[in-house]
Amino acid sequence: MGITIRDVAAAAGVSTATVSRALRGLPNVDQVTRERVKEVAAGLDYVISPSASRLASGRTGSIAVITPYIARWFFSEVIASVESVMQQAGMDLLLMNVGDYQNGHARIPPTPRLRRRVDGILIVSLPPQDPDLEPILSLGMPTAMIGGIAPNVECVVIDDVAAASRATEYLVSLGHERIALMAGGPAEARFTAESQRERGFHSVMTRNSLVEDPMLEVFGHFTIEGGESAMDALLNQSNPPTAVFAMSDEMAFGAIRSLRKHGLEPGRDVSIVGIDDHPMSSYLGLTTVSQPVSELGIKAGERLLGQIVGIDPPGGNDRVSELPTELIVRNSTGPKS
Amino acid sequence: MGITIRDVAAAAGVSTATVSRALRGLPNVDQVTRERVKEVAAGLDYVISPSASRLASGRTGSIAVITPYIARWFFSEVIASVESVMQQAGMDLLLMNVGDYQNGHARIPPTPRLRRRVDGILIVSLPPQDPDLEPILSLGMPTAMIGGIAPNVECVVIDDVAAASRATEYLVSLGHERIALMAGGPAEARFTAESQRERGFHSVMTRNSLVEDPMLEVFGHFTIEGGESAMDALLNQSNPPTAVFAMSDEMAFGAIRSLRKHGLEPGRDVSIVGIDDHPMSSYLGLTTVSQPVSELGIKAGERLLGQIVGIDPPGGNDRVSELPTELIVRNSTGPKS
DNA sequence: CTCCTAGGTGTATACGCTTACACCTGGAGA
DNA sequence: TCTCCAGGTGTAAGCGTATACACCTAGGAG
Repeated sequence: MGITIRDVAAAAGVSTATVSRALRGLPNVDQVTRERVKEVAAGLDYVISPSASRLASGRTGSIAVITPYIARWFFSEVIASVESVMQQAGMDLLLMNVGDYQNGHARIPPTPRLRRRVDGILIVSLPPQDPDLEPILSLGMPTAMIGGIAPNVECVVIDDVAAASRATEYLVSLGHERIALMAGGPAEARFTAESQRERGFHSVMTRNSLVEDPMLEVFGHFTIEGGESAMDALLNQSNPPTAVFAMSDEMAFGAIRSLRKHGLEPGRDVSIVGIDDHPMSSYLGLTTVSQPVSELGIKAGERLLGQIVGIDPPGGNDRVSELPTELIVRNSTGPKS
Repeated sequence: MGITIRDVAAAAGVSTATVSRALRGLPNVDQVTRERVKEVAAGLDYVISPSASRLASGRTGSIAVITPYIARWFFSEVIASVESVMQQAGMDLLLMNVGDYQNGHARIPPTPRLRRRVDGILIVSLPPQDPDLEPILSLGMPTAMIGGIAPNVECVVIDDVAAASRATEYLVSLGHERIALMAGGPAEARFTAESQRERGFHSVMTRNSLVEDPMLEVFGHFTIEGGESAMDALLNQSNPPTAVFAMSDEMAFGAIRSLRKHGLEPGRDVSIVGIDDHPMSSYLGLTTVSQPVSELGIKAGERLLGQIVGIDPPGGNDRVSELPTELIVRNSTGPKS
């Protein structure tokens, strides 16, 4: 069952080679021939066998997207934008989730799952220094990375240091001095973005001669609940902060909830700023630093395609492209009371 | 480049057939031989060529997931759970987004993109009666569906009628009589879930002899913004509703925002109930009917695998399995004032 | 002692396409 | 007129695996 290129060739009265060329739009095919082949193929309801094509050509026509999460906002948004790029390019998109990276065991897909299976790899937000990642990077196949920087890899990032600096600066400009830092987790096993954001925060605090009370560094695990209990902990301290820089909006949401629970008003009693510009942020009036999530995915996807096709991506030979972020002031922040 | 099964065979001193059998765990291979082959293969860093394997065997080892959205909560959650099932089964997951289904043109992947490319298809939330879907369904390959019911297809759904009924009944039990229905869009081009939810709403209203004022049916397009302006419209009417049943939580979020904007308090001045139990719902105190999203994905994935492997899925020969929903009362609802 | 069986293995072809290479044609240039 | 070239086309050799089939061996049944 299944009609093959030979059937089409026979029906069109040409050789299989011509059918192959005609159908794939290669040059050196007479226009008339090409049309006829296409018609015959359509009439026969012929569809090419990807496996055979891949085997013969060595190209798989698909890429893998490796992520630590699928359903979380940032990741699903990135995946969606990459998918749209790949769909336009006629590439298949294989989803590979490494599992919960932070808590417990991540399962970086072993290289066997990648080799010979995809033409390119897009890595989203995994720590470049992860030892399990090394074999993948040294696979020598087209690779792109979002939210991390590794040598010899096309990287698309935001300036996390700048984003965090901007957020922190804004709090400082409002007169805050006791500023808490809400990170995801402890310094070990942090994603690149996390460390960078900490650096940004740190540099601004230092520059303004503000003390970073170790008591004011808490972990919210990038979730709402985590942010809430982290804020609870801050508020229960004898000398709570007047402002909080949260490394993500979702943690900031939790912080806001905690504030309300304690009868405090964000922006008046305690200022909160996040990073992301999550769809719910405008809803909740959260001041935040927006990042262009879709653009990250699109750009990385295009860069990856460029490598696969063999065209060095336009726009210079810089291996890392930085996309702009923007401070969005809403009402979760206000002058120190 | 690339070492093949022949190299392994030579190195292990056996035939390629034995290598193939040994590596895939087929029976009729001596345990000793098998071990040796495995060792040699590992030593040679051999990895099987999926294309060749697929071409020879006719199995692709991958499935397609067809969705109207990727980044929206429900869909990303479903995709994540399906992915976990497929990863465990060693199947590849191809993402196929049909594009924005509601506004403008959807691009149901043409069957050529599916035929010969995947072993199974998982359709999420597309209207089964869509004409573009028919060719896919009649492809005769293993197919499963989430949130829709089509003949001869493994369907995993929630009882949308019951969910909507439950929500509406609750509002009625609180004494509400002027209850608005916030749907996604007009009756044509509705997803299955939408129509079913409308039916549930309708039946309860009728059963309780309540009038359905056509003015009280609004469209929120399943987004926050849509829900907000729909609620705005309701509040601007001369005789606004005292309660709203929104077909999704996100629209309910928008409705809540609209209420607050108008100085009204959800649950006191106007009651709102949604469907989903979105992560933000508990945050916002939204009364809602929860649906087991991950379970939908897992079950559908397993059913699909069952078909592919050729085992009729356990649990009876019923083609549609219904997963339970549950009313979760929070404080966006209250007695009619 | 023979026959049969079943487990274990090898041989060789099919899977459906891509592509290097050979070939053919007609027209331009010499 | 002959040569040369380039656009078209066909031939056939892979691509790397799975698997039907043949084959062999040893052990149990008869």
